[in-house]
Amino acid sequence: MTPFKPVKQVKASEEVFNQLKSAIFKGQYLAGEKLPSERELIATFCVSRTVVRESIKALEASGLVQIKQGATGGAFIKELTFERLTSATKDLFFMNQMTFSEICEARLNIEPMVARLAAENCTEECAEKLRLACSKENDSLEYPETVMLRSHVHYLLADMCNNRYLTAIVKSMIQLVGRITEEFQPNTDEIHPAGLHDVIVEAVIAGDGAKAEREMYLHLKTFLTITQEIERQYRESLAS
Amino acid sequence: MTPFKPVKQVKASEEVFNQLKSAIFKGQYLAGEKLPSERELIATFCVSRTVVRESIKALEASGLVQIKQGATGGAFIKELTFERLTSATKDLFFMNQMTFSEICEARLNIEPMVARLAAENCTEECAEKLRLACSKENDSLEYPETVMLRSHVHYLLADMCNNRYLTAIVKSMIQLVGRITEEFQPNTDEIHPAGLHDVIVEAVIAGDGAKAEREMYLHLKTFLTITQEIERQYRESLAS
DNA sequence: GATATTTAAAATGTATGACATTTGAATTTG
DNA sequence: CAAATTCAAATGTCATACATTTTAAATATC
Repeated sequence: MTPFKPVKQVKASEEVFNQLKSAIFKGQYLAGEKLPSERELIATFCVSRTVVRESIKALEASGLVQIKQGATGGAFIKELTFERLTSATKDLFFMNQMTFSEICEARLNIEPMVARLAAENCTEECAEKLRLACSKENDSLEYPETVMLRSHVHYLLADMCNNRYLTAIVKSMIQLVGRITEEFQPNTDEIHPAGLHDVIVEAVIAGDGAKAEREMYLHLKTFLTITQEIERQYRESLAS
Repeated sequence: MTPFKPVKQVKASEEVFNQLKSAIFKGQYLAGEKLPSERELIATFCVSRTVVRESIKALEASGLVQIKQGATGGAFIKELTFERLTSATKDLFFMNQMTFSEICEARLNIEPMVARLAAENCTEECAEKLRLACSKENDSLEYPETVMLRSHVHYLLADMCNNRYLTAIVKSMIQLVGRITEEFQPNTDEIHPAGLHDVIVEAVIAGDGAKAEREMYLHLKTFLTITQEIERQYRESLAS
C-alpha cells in the first residue's frame, strides 16, 4: 500500500457545474441575477466553450438557472420555488413509479391535517378569499375551468398552513388529481357539486381546526373514492 | 388576425431532449438499458454532436440517465427512484427557501400517520426487521454511525406504509433532520437515548395503529423540540 | 496451457474555429 | 419625435480534430 491517494479525475464539466452550483447555493448570485457570460466563464475556469456550455445546460436542467438568448441574454438564476418538487412528483407518476391510488391515499391523509393548520392560522384576509372562492364555484361548468374553480379552495387552504413544504406537497397532489379528472371529464355536478367546501370553509374561518380536519377528510374520502372508481373503469374498458 | 400561427422556434437541443424524455417515459427504454450512442443519435435526429451531447447532459442533470465513459459506455436509464424528491427538497433547504422548523413541523404531522399505516400492514418479516433494528441501536455512539442506527426504525416504518409517495416524503425529511443532527453532533444518549422506539415498535407489531400513531407523535414532539432548540442556540451564538 | 501484457476499438470528453440566430439597444432616417 | 435600420453581444449550431477512459480481444510471456 503506497501512501498515495488516487488523483480523482473529475470531468471538467462536472467540476464547473459543481462550482457554479455551490456559488449559487452560497447566495453569491441572487435570484434574477445573471451568471457571467460564456466567454467570461471560459476565461475564469480555463476550459473550452464546450465544457462551459454543458455545465450551464446541466444547471438549467436542474432548474437552477434559465437561459435566455439575445443581446441581454445569459444564464439567469431562477427563484427556487417548489415547482421542482411538483415536477419531480409528476415525473414519477408518469413513469408508473407511483399509482393514482397512492396519490389519493396520501392526499386523504395529509390534506385534512393541512386544513386544521389553516384553521389555526386563519386571518380575516384569508377568510375573505375563501368566501369568494366558494361563491365562484359555479361560474363555469366547462372543462378545464370548472376544475380550477372547484379546486381553488383547496389551493387557498394549502397556502394558509404556513408551512411551505406542506404547501408544495399538497399542491402537487391536487394538481395530479386535477389532471386525471380533466382527462376523463366526468360531469362535474355529479361527482363534485358546488358547495361541498362550504362546511369546511366555515370551520376554518371559525378557527375550529378539529372540525375542519374532520370535514376535509369526509369530503376527500367521498370525492377521491369516486375519482378512483372512474379511473378503474377506464382501465378496465381499455383491457377488454 | 391572420389564420396563421407562429412557428415556434424550438431549440434543437430542447427538441431532442424532449423526444428522448418522452421515449423514456413511454417505457421505450427500461431501467438499465442504454440509449443509442452519440453517433447513432446524430444520425437519427440529423443534428450535430453538440446538440446531442447537450441534450444527454440535460437528461443526466434531470436524473433520468447516468453517463458512463469507455468502450461499453453510454447513457444508461436510471431506475427512477424517489431520490429526486429528496434532492429537490435538500436544494430548497440549502437555499434557505425552507426552514428547519418547517421540516420538523411537517414531519411531526406526517410520520405518526405513516406509523399508523405501517401498523396496519405489519407482516412477520417486517416485525423481525423492526426488532433487530431496535436491538442494534446501541452498537455505536460515534458519528455518523449513531445517527444511522437510531433512525433505522424510522426508515423501516416509512417502507412499511405501502405508499411509495409517503415513503419518499418521510425518508427525505428524516435525512434532512439527520444531517442537521450530524452537523451539531450533540451527545446522542442525551437527546435520543436507545429504546425510545420500543413502545412504538411494539404497537406496530401488535397491529395497533392508533397507539403507534400516538406514540410516534409523542416521540417526535420531544425529539424535534430538542433538535430545534439546538439549532436555535447555534444560530444565536453566531449572531452574538 | 494459463497468465500477464499489449493492443485495438468504441465510446464519451475536450478544444477550437466558424457561422447562425436571437434580441435589445444604439443609430439613423423620415 | 417616432419609426425603421443597423449594430453588437449573447447564445445556438455545425464540423473536425484530438484526448481520455474503458472493455475486450489479441498477443506475448512464463
